[in-house]
Amino acid sequence: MTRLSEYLLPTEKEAPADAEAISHKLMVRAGLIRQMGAGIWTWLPAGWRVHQRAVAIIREEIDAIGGQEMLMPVLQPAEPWRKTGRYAIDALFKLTDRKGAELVLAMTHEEAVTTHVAQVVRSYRDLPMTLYHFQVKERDEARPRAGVLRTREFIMKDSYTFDRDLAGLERSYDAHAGAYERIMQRSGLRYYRVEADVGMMGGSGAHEYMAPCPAGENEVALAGDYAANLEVASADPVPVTLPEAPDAPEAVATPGLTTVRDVAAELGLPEGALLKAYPVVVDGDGEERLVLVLVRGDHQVNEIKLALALSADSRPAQAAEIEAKLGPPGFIGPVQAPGEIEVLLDRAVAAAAPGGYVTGANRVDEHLRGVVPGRDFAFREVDVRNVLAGDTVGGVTVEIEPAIEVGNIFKLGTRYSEALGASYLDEDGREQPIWMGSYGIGPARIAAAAVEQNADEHGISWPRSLAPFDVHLVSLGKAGTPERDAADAVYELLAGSALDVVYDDREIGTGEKFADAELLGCPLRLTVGRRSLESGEIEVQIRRGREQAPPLALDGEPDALLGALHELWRSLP
RNA sequence: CGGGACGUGGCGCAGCCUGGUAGCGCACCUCGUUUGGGACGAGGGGGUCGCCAGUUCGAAUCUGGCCGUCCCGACCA
Repeated sequence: MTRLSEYLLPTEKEAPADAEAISHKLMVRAGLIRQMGAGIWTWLPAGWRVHQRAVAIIREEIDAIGGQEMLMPVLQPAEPWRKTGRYAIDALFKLTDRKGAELVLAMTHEEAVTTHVAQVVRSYRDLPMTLYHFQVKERDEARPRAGVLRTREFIMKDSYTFDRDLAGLERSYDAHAGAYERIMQRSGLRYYRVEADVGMMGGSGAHEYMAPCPAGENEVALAGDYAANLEVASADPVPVTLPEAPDAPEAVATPGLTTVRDVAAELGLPEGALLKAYPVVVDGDGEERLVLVLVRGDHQVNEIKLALALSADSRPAQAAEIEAKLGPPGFIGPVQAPGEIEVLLDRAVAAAAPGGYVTGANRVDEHLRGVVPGRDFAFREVDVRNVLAGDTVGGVTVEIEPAIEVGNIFKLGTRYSEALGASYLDEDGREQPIWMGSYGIGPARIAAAAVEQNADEHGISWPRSLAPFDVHLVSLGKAGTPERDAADAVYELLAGSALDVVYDDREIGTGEKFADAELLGCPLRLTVGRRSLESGEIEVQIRRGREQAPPLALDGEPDALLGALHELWRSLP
């Protein structure tokens, strides 16, 4: 029973002044969410209905693959977080109780679930197992943003699988991948499943479910069937034509020219015919060493791919370090005394057609031309560059699109089980670590992504699976008029049906009612007013596209009306 | 954490430069008229101007400190 005259739906004509993202503006304007602090949000009744619809879809699909729903606490002792090494994470909220005991607010639940499994699982006969819950996550984000898109507190469905070996993990992972495909489809989102960074902590594979939209914080590289987070994407570069290489590198004077652009312009070459030298300092087992990373002049180093290639974190070298080990900044290059500094050469260069590149000469105001990798310097081939729009994968041109990460699936391996002692005895009585996977998805991000992808100048246009209500019934008559009585009757009929209906019975102007209905964005709007009595029809608007649907008979058989309405509803996206 | 901006009724803003006891639009309350796309008239209620200190006879306004919020970037296990 939902009458707007009695329902908390505080709509606003104007968006918050500081809102940028579409979903931020519209979800506040439509009365779905309200802010309490930076990255801290309340879900108002209609917004919570959307959230709960997303939750219901997720629950059904995780149950369908054998997930067992439970609930683990947000407030947790610090010890297991110390054991897994995650106590050091900056984004982890830490606190002490009155006795001085150290506690944390969980940002995810690997520690909790693994602790329990370690206590409870003894035998290979107890595996495999899938546990999950919907629970609040707390993260001290450096920068919350865009309404409900990136918050410090949010509800996540996180599930965890426990298997006896890698093969079992692969099966559990694939089962989740299937469930996630169905969740995304049922949510009515446009999405990509992309290859993702597994991070420095290992793990043998990860995918993210990305909903493309302008407010997205991630970038996705797309080419036919290929889809990857830009953090890990690989592609074939647009080729460059190189000048023929002389027998040995030749020095060219380049006074004051320290950028790729300047040197390329001076020499009349494309930027891709130069090699960009990016010196970094790697901390290898406490000892720092300088490494020279080379990418094509028109390419950029990707920090995450570089970290993977180095198996270590690195930082850009400072000018003094460059000067001491290599040469004057702005003129550095790979041609040097052999073995001095390790050179990493990006695959886009290593795989290119023959020819000579231009590089810094390690001398002030000088470059070398005709430099041939392999002949003139030794290198290790790596893939560290950012993919660019226009690159190709399997001959298909790459496009890059911003997207919201709404879910991820991750092969954890044995990192947590080993840290927390989650093991089992196999048939031979040998103790084995449990192989784990973890799988997260955010109902709030599903909701926000749906708004981002389905909005127009009038407001939200929900996919029917997520809409706060299926039908928005507008009464245009004042209390006591025959048209109001007719609207009341339609409401009573719908309220007893399988469709969720919200009834605008407020004593306000027509325009305001229509505007609110289109702002809130339920898939179908029914209007009952004086015209309805004259024509015997209920006006029907489909929110998506704001099209008029064939009207429904006002005085027909109730079952026929409900049937027709339900059929129309089911035909919607 | 670096850069930038902002903080004045529920929302959006003006006032601040040049100090004198707070204003506009929307929203809200009452009455009346309206009623198929954000109506009209009349009357009315609501703000210690983010907080603390300082300067001054007097501070929304000037000074200092703090807090909060947003945007860009860094970060995001």
